[in-house]
Amino acid sequence: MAYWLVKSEPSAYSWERLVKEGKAGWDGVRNHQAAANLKAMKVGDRAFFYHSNEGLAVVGIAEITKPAYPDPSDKTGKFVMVDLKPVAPMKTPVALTAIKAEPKLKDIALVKNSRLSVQPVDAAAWKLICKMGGVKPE
DNA sequence: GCCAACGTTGGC
DNA sequence: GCCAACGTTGGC
Repeated sequence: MAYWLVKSEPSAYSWERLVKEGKAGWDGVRNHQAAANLKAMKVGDRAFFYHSNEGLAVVGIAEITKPAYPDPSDKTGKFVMVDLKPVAPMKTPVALTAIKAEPKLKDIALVKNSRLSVQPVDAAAWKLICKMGGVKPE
């Protein structure tokens, strides 16, 4: 299983809304690197849900329920989207400041390439962030 | 609300 | 194909 991190501005699409609706189509990605990550996702992969701009924290864990398919909102037909569902909220949201303060996490994309909206997370970072958030890595 | 970082666009 | 101008993202 692979691990990822997806970002959303809470004003655009929040974790609370994902929980309420039970699933989401992750569309609107218009960056080739992010799109390549979407294409690499498999059903069952896990993704941290990160609130950008407001909140600035990993707030929950989601699971991929449908692999990449063409994003209907993209007129060029080049970009893709996936579907995902909520798995569990973080017991304690893991703030960006806490991630930056952790030396083991200094190389993750969230810190190094903050503008990338869909990022891979390695297993070690996944476990550590789960631990920081008070949830069991699964 | 500002600004730095980055990606994209378009003129040459 | 280069590079300046512009737009967008996201932290602060």
